[in-house]
Amino acid sequence: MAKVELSPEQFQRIAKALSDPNRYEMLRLIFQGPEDVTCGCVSSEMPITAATASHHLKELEVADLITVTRCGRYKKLAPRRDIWRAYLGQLREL
Amino acid sequence: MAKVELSPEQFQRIAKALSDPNRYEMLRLIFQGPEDVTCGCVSSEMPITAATASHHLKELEVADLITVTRCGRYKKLAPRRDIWRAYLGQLREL
DNA sequence: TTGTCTATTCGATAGTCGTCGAAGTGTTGT
DNA sequence: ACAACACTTCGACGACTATCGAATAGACAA
Repeated sequence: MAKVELSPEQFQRIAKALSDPNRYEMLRLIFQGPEDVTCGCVSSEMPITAATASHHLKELEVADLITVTRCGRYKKLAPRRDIWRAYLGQLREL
Repeated sequence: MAKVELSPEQFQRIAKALSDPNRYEMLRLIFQGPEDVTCGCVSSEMPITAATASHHLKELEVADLITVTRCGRYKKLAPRRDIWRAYLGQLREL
């Protein structure tokens, strides 16, 4: 596993992504849930519409905190644990 | 050293406080700088006015990330390392 | 008291963000 | 082809936020 270095921009995007409670909860579901979590699966656990959920998942994706892969009509969401580790590592330095 | 437990509200406030680049940089200065950092000392290192700096320092204070104590006409800023550790610990669980 | 210095508060403004309903895209099954 | 399903995009709206200049508050020194 190669070591991941976060650019200042990416670090900033991650911090921003975590600043919304709904987004953080979604991330938690993806990190702690089973392997094949889908958009609808996450969205159904939250008090928001599918449109809003889609918007938040996009933010998590551009922050590189999750990966999204098509799978038939579903989309599977997977955590990027390497990025998460890198983020924690950088936070620990302050 | 007693273990610190963060309420969901406080956890959320911290995440929000970290989501602004200027605020994060200020926090870095306070955590890494010398003992007796003042408001003006922090503010002078940033491309913002004193009014804006004051606003951000307030946010860091209500998030419990720093403590502010009067000291003559200055105010001294000190890092809350216990809170910071608790925040990191909570993040590590996801 | 009168300045001077540090920091905060006020009022305003421009920009960002979370949220939704409705319409659109892409996929699967009939 | 058609309908059902999963998800995204669009346009809009209200709320929040970062920022500033100006005015204020508080402490010290002369």
